[in-house]
Amino acid sequence: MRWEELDREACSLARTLSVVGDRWTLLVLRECFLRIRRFEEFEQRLGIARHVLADRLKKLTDAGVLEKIPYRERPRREEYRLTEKGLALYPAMLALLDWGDKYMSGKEGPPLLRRHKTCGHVAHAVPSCSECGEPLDARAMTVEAGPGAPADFFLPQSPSNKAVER
Amino acid sequence: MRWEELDREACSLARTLSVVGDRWTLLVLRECFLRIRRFEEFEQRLGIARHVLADRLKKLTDAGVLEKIPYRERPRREEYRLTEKGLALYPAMLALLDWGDKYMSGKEGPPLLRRHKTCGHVAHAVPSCSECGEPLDARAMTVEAGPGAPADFFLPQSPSNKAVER
DNA sequence: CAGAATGGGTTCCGAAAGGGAACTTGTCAA
DNA sequence: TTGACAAGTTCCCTTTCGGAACCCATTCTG
Repeated sequence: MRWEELDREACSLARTLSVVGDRWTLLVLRECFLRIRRFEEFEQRLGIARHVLADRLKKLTDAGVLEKIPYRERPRREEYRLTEKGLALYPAMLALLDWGDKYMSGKEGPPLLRRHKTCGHVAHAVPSCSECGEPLDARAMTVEAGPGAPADFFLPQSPSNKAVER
Repeated sequence: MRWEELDREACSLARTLSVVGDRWTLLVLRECFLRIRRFEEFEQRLGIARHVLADRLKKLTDAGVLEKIPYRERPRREEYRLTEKGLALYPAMLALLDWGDKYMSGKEGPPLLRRHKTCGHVAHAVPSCSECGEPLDARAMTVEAGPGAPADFFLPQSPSNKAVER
């Protein structure tokens, strides 16, 4: 499989990775969630090569995750902001952060804590069912063909079908 | 920033990406969640170059996300299985999948649906607060220095601090 | 018993992507 | 007129990747 073919795979994970599956892209998006918006700021904070940054910003913009908003004319300057599609990556960010907090922090503990304003507690995210509200775990999920499944699609025949993908 | 330095950043997202931030790694893990365990199966299903696959499996094993379990002696054969640390990536997988379902499916809809056995509904994951149970969104979160924060650590001074990282 | 098959790699090559630094372009301020 | 600013673009060299071939211990097939 070549990388440009990823978005044509019948798999939502592969399609997502075709947009954000790059080494730098999620770090750029981290900065976006921190309200970093301008080329030079991204570069200084990340230490990314400028042409790589330009490439990632363009790809994210083309994908509709960021949009370029002019903040000054003459000379025209534009900044990058998360679109609704980009903001919708927040749950994925949170899940990756929580995993890092739990498994990649040394004995000192996580570098940053997130506090839920609504209840006032330091919190992490629990994925819960959009329908019944109960916490979800891998074993409680089954997969089935969706409306966009290819015609020749077969589900893997695992005894307890906990599949995550396609 | 060079890639090998990522895991030393004071940022749980960067640390997570040092393990799973690679193009192929999350696709390998997708297969793991589908109970794919053997070298040849990974290769055939993913179309990944063999030495890249060998490298990723080794890195994931070194990171404690997968473990090698012998399934036959003489000749010794081993397969790769998710550890508890690996299974804990399920919420992140779900979040990425749900995003792909919503934003990367064509008009036909998502290729696969996930059904929650417990309640019987086709569902997606909602990140909810581990403390109060309410759904979390970016605007309801603030960040603060954690126990593992570096001594020179300053929080960005954003008016409404919705930060996601560090 | 010879030869092919199996499973899990390693090696080699040319192509693509990345790191780092210098250069470009349009505008304004000193 | 020179310099600074902001956002790129270009160039060169190193690293990584895709693809194919090769390796090796064991076991199956004829």
